[in-house]
Amino acid sequence: MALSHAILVSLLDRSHSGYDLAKRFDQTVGFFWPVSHQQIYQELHKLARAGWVRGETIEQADRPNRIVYELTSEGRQALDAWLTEPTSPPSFKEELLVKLFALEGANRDTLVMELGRRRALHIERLARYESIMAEHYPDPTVLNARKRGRYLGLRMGILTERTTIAWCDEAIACVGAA
Amino acid sequence: MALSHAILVSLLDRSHSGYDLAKRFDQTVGFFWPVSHQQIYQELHKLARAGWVRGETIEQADRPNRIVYELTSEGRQALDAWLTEPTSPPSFKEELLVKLFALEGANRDTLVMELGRRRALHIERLARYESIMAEHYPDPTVLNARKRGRYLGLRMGILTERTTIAWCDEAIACVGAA
DNA sequence: CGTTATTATGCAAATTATTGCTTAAGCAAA
DNA sequence: TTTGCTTAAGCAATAATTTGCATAATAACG
Repeated sequence: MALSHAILVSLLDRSHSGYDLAKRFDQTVGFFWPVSHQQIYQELHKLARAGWVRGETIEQADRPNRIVYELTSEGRQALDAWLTEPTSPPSFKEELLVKLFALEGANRDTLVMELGRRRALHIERLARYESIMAEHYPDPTVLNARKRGRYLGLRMGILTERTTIAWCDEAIACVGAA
Repeated sequence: MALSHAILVSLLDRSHSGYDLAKRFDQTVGFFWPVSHQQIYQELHKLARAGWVRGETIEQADRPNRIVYELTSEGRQALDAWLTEPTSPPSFKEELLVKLFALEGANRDTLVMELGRRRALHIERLARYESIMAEHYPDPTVLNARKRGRYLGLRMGILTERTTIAWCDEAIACVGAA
C-alpha cells in the first residue's frame, strides 16, 4: 500500500516515464524505499486504472514507445490524504543477526569475517552519503521546505550507517572474545 | 531464502511446534526478522519436504493436534553452509521518509506531528529493550558464545532506537523551522 | 449466566514483490 | 564485422508475505 505513494511523490516534481522513475528511485526515494523497475511498471498501470495518474504514449521510432505519466488532481488528493495517516516504524530484516543467533565456537571465525566485510561495506556507504551531503546540502539552514524533506532522508542514512559501523566494531570485539 | 534459516536457527536449541516457534519469534528473532505465524506454518511444510526438519504429530483431544518439528542432520548441514555465505545489509522501507519527500508549507504541521508520534514510539521501544538488557544481560563479558549472539541482536536494537530518537529530534527542529 | 476476549492450532486464498526473460537499439573493441 | 556490453521498455513465472478462515478451549466481563 505504499509503493504507489512513493511513485506519486516522485511525480510531484514533474512527469516521468516508468524508466525515468526507476532511474530516479535509484538515487532518491530508493535509498529508503527500494523497488525494482518491474514493480514500478506494474504499479503505474494500477495507478492509471485508479485515475491517480494519467499516462501519455510517446511514439518512438528506434526503440519501444515510452509512456509518460503525470499526477492527476485525484492523485494529488490521495497523496495528501495519505500524508495524514500515521506511519509505523520500518521493519528491517537483518540476516546477520539471525546468523549471530546461531553463534557457537565452531562458526566464530566465519562470523567475525562476515562482520568485517559488512563493516567495510557500511563505511563505503557512509562515504557515498557524506559526499552527496557535501555537494547538495552544504548548509541545511538555507533550504526550502521541499529540500528539507530530502535532506532529512540523507541525514537518516548517515546516522544509520554510523551507528551500524559502531555496532560492527562492538560485535567484532565481542564475538572475538568469546 | 532466509525465513527457512531463521526457523532452523530457532530449532537449534530444541524442537518446537509451529505455534511455539511463532511465540518464540515474537520475543527473539522476530525483532530483526519479523514473520507471521502463517508464514512459519508454510515454511515448516517446505522444510519437512526438503528433509531439513522432521515433524511428529502429537494427538490432542481437546484442541487441534500439534506437530513438533526437530532439526535433521541435513538441516544442520544446510544451516552451517548458509552461515558461510555473505550477507547483504538489510533493506528497510521507511514510509516516513517517503512522506518527508513530499514536504511543503501546507503539510508541515501534519508531518511535525507525525514525527512527534514516532519519537514517542521509539522511546517506548528503547525502554523495553533496555529493560530486557538489564534483566538478561547485565554483564556481557561473562556470556557464553550462544548468548553473545543474542546479546548483540539486542544491542543493535538499542543503538538503532537511540539513533532514531536523535534523528526525530533533529527532524522536528528542521521541519519546524522551514 | 450469556457474551466477548484470548490462547492454541493450523490451512488456504489473495496480494506483493522478485527473478528471469524478451526485444531492439547503440556503442566499442577484437 | 562480428562479438559482446549497456540502455530502454516491458511481460511472465515464481517466490514471499499478508489476509482471512476455522475450530475449540479457557478466561474475564458485566
